[in-house]
Amino acid sequence: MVVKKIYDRLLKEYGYQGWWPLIGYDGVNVTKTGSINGYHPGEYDFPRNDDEKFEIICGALLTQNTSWVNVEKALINLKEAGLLGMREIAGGDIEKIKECIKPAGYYNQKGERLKILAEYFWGLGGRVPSRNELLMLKGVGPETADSILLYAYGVSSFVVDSYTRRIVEGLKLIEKGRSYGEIKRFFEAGLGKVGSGERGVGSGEVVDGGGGEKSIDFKIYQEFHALLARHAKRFYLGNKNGEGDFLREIVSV
DNA sequence: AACCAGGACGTGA
DNA sequence: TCACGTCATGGT
Repeated sequence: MVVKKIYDRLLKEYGYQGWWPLIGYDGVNVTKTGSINGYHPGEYDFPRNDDEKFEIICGALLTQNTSWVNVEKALINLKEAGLLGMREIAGGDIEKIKECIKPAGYYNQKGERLKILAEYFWGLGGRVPSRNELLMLKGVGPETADSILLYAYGVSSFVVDSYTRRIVEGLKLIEKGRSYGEIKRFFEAGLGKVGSGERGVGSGEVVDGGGGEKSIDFKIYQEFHALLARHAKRFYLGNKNGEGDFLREIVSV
């Protein structure tokens, strides 16, 4: 119940966030970025092609412990070098790739891992991967796997990131130090059983949720995660540790 | 000028 | 399992 109330409150406060951010491209130049020109709020039919799908996958890897503005620079470099695609990364020069993604940091390991992803997803041929399959890839941990499932494939698998953790710990909804999976299940159970959705399916790890409740689709999951990120940037970024967070009033009932 | 950013991996208890 | 060091650039 608390979970749903938090979602409703955040949506009312911030509106649709339009994640996952995608770069705009007119065929020659990058025309827009998520951080500058906004995302695609209220639209959930993304990604619309393989290039957009792979861009999300790359972003999910590149943003590991890295701010999104730096990731955008890397993505733009790749795009303008004609390298932002499965075939291009898989067959591209590793040194050139590393040079492009330098702004996103950890460019040596991220470069190698981008190649692994490109080869893997190219070999998939459009099939939807399972969560465990993704976790076997070097460089793909729980958050990256869930981000790929949720935003690249429209699979209802809740994404937990450092923002999410800070909020639930700050609100004392979950004691500090709990595992990724526990926080993930907290939200998924709170939202109810995963069911309908035009794309993808449930993560396979979600159980019941109360029975007979209306099914939740991937759009809520996408929106919720984006809202939590937006909210955390406002109240939990840096050293400010949730001071003034209006969610406290909702929780303490 | 430290500190942090939309983590994950390898290692050693 | 779990804590800890490592990977790296850019913004505040």
